Order: sequence, then C-alpha cells, then structure tokens
Amino acid sequence: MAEIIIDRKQQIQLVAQNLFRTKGYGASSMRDIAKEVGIEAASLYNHFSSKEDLLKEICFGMANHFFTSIEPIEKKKFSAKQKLEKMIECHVAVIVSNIDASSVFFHEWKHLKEPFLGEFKSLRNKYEKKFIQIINEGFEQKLFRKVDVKIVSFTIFSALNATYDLYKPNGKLSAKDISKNISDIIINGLKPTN
Amino acid sequence: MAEIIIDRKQQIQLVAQNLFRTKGYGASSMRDIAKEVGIEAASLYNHFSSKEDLLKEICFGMANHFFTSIEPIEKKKFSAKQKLEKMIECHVAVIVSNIDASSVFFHEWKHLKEPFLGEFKSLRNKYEKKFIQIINEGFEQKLFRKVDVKIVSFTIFSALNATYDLYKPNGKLSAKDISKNISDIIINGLKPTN
DNA sequence: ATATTTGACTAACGAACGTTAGTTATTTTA
DNA sequence: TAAAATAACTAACGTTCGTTAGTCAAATAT
Repeated sequence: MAEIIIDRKQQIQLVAQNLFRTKGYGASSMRDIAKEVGIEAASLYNHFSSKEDLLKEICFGMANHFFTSIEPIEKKKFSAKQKLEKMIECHVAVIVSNIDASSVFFHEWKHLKEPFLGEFKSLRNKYEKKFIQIINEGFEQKLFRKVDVKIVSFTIFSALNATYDLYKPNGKLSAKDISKNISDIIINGLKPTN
Repeated sequence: MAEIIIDRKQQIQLVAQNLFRTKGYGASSMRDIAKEVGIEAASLYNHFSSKEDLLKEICFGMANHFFTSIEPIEKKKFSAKQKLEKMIECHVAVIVSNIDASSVFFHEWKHLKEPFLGEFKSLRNKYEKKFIQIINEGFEQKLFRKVDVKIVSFTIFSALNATYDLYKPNGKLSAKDISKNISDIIINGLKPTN
C-alpha cells in the first residue's frame, strides 16, 4: 500500500473542490475548508491569497486540462467524425478524472470577479469554438446531416458536462463507456438502422 | 398597453428567482431581494417565512409545472417515439417560459434542507422515471436502437435542462425550434440518411 | 552554527448575514 | 363605524463571514 504524499497546498485545493462542489462556493466558508484539512482558517492564507484565489486556481487549472487534452488530436489528420469522437472522449476523460473540479468549473466559475471572470469566459469560448469548427467541417464534408450547429454543440456540451454526475468511481460505467455512448447517440441517434 | 398587476408575494418571488439564478442562492441576501423590490428586508417576512421558504416555493412550483405539463400526453395513445417527442416539447416549453425559476430548479435545489430536500429529490426521480419508461417502451417496440437507457435519458435531460441558457426571449430560436432540434438530434443523430 | 523562511497558531476586526420584536398607517372585514 | 388583518417601517439581536496582525516553533538554507 503505497502512501500518496501531497503537499498542503494541493490538499487544501482538493478539499476546497469537494466543498465547493457539494455545498457551493458561497456556502463553503474558509473555516469549513480549514476544519476539513485540520488546520485553522487563518493558516489557509499561507497557501492561497484569498477565497477567490482558490476558486481561480480550480477553474483555470481545469481550463488548462481541457485545452491540453485535445491538443494532440487537433494536429492529427483525422476526419471530422473521428476528430469529434476523439475530442469527446478526451473531454469526458478529463471530467471523470477531476470530478469535483469539473463540477466547480461548470457551475461555480460565475463567482469569479473581474478580471478573472472575463478571462475565464473567453477561454471557455475559445474551447467551444474548437468543437464548433470540427462540426462545421463535418457539415462541409457531408459527414453530418445539416442541423443547427449552435444547437448541436450545445447538446453535446450539455451531455458531456453533466457526466460528472453520471460517473461513479466504482460504478459500472467507465469513462470510455460514457463517452462512447454519448458520441454514439449524438452521431447515430436512436433510430434503428433498418 | 395593458398594465400587468401582480401582488407583492409574486413580485418578491420573481425578484428572488432572478437573483438566485444570476448570483446563486448563497450569494443572494434577503437585503438584496428587498432592495430590488423596493422595500425593507424585514418586510419580506410578511410574505415568506424564511429565505429557504422562498427557495422551496420556487423549486416545488417548478416541479409542479413539469408534472402537469406532461400529464395530458401520458394518457394519449401515442407511440413511444411520438410520446417522447411531445414530452420533450412540453419540458422545453416549461423551461423557456420560466427561465429564472428553471435555473434555480436545476442548480439551487441542493440548498434546501430536510425534509424538503428529500421530498424534492424524490419528485425529481419520479419525473425522470416517466421519461425512462417511455424510452424503454421504445426499445420494446423496436422503435429505438438499443443503447444504455440510463445514458440516453441522461443525455436528453442534460441537453434539455440547459436550454434556459440557450433560449433568449428575443433571440432567433423559439422554444419549438429548440425542442424540435434536440428531439431530432437525439432520435436521428448526425448521420446522413443516404 | 546561524540566519532565514515556512507554516502553523491565537485573537480580533469590521462587515454582512438571517431573523425577530415592536410600532404604525392603511386596508379589509364584520 | 368599529374591529381586525395586512404590510410596511426602524432598530437591533446574535452569528458567521473573509481577512489581517502578530507570534512562535520547526524546517531549510547559508
């Protein structure tokens, strides 16, 4: 049984992620976080400059994960369909290996203040555009039936971004099961093939 | 121009819905709500017994809307496919005509305390089961390709329940556009028909 | 070995929170 | 018309909040 050593800063962030997810940012106090870690609230400020700083680290850390995970795929010479499937797979993989942080990324970012709020939104937008571009390529190459691209990307993200609620670490469904099924539903629909 | 008369209680709830949606339940104070209404915080207690009472009214009011909207469909003799399409349409219609309240219903319910929290969850579950049942009927009648029912219902709800973010009162997309497209994507997928 | 940095502590600040009590003018009911 | 209910107000309560200041022992660097 290998002991996993993590430093205090990381430990605090993990606790904060979990509390922000389960209770929400506003309802999680610095004292709550400190108690869970086993130190005093004031000691948190030796590691993070403010409560918002904690939120910032979580949100931008996740943004970074999402971007780097799809980077290799963008460079490859896949078809739009293959690319979309792979990107969906990566996206879900990032989510399920960061369940708490993902939930915070999706729901608590709005408590960021400027300038981070604007910066965050623009990052999010940039990421979504990468998916929209691939879907548009799929239309051009006649790989996809023509439907409203905004609604398609929206449907995909809505489904993907809720997977942190569907995936249970010791459940039946693996990350690959989930991403495979969602890709499949979006691309093939529910209609029988005959 | 007909003047719309609403009573104080209703006005307070509308303001609260909007604040809870935009700032979150925890970050919205009774003083915030009161200021927006134009009265003092203490006066809110002439209409609602507590802050949680406000949240409760919003959440359970929406639950009621969702249930009653699909009631007529359940009784009709439609095919599973037709039923699913109609239920999706109703669900989206309820959302877009209650944008703020929907957002609260989907994201802020977790701030309810027992016994309302449990009651809420069980209502939500009961509602989702109605969709799952229809999807299962679709499988039995070979109207739908066999895929994991849990993931299908999850994908549908994720997409539908995010529509409060997609729909803009004066935007291009109508409620029907949105529900029609989402139904279409889920049922037919992106694959070309040829 | 000495100096410095780190990371914990206690104590406390001012602000904001949900809520209650008590009062009063207006509106509705009997 | 008198009585009762309604809905607003001011003032204040106890609590919790994020955060800062100041202290001190242990770990690290010189």
